[in-house]
Amino acid sequence: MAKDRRKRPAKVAPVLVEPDEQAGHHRQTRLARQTEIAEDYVELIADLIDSIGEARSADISRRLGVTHASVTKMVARLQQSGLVTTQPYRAIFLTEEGRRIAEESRRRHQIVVAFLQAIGVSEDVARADAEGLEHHVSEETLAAFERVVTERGRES
Amino acid sequence: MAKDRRKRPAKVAPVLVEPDEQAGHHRQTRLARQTEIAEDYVELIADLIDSIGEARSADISRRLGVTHASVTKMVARLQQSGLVTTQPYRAIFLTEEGRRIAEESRRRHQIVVAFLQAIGVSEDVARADAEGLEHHVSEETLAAFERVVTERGRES
DNA sequence: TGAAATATTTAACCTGGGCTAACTTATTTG
DNA sequence: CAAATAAGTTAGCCCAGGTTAAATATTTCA
Repeated sequence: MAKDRRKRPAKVAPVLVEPDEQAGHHRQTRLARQTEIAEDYVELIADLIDSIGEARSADISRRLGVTHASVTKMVARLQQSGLVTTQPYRAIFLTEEGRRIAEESRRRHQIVVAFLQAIGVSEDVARADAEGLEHHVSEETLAAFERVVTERGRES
Repeated sequence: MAKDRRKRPAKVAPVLVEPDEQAGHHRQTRLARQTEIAEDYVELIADLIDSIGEARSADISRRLGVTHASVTKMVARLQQSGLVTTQPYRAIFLTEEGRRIAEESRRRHQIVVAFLQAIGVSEDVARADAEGLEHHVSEETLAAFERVVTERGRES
């Protein structure tokens, strides 16, 4: 396949924004990536506590699809950050702060799932996508999602 | 096989799905997280080539807000994976595969931005959020986004 | 009660994606 | 055309989040 020696226009227009703006967006995205894993754990811990009464690392590892060892390590980090408390071989509890973050995540998660379903995405895919999307949605966008949900809810 | 010992109802409905299903979703999300950085680079490289004629690492580092050194390392990895080609101290080119991935990312990106704006999100926030969202949107969801864009476009 | 089954932790390792500091190559310009 | 400046690379470091394998603790129940 010979290379074109000349640039041809893209099929789809490339949208180059200002460098600083773009850098800002990426920094923001990188930041989100840093916290999203912790949020996933915390959210799940809250769900486990609220539905089966306690969060054991075996359940976490089963539900996240990672090994026990990974859970132990992550839980230690969460404890470092003051989001959970736990003692060796015992269940895991949320601190105030952890609970706060869990509720916040849950809220986002639910809005995203409801929203996706409102625009016609199937339940299973909605749940799968929400897992990835929820950490990257700003408050403004979340508000727009909510608007759509109530609109569509009303008209049906 | 020990049954779940359910204890008490939740304050806020925690939505616990089947463990396997949840694990699957998380695995999927982790997979997406693994590729998204590479996609960001590749997409930007394509944008630079298509708009200013070439992709130099200085531009990349400026626009992603990371250091030169990080760019060099990442570009080396991209070359390993067969997405770009480059020689020391020269510009960076996309391989066929790299170009394919870039176009694909661009497509998603644009749909997401258009979609967010269609539901009333401001331009700047739409662009910022798209950066994070685009990597976690399934084809099904993307199709739903497109539907919303055309609907809203028509009715205005 | 104590041995088997289950749950948890520890240790050693790997990879990705950042960083800084020091160095080399290319480009610009007085 | 040499020196200054800009661009790119290399080396060594860090941290997060995974992995396996082996050690240790807790529970269960015959």
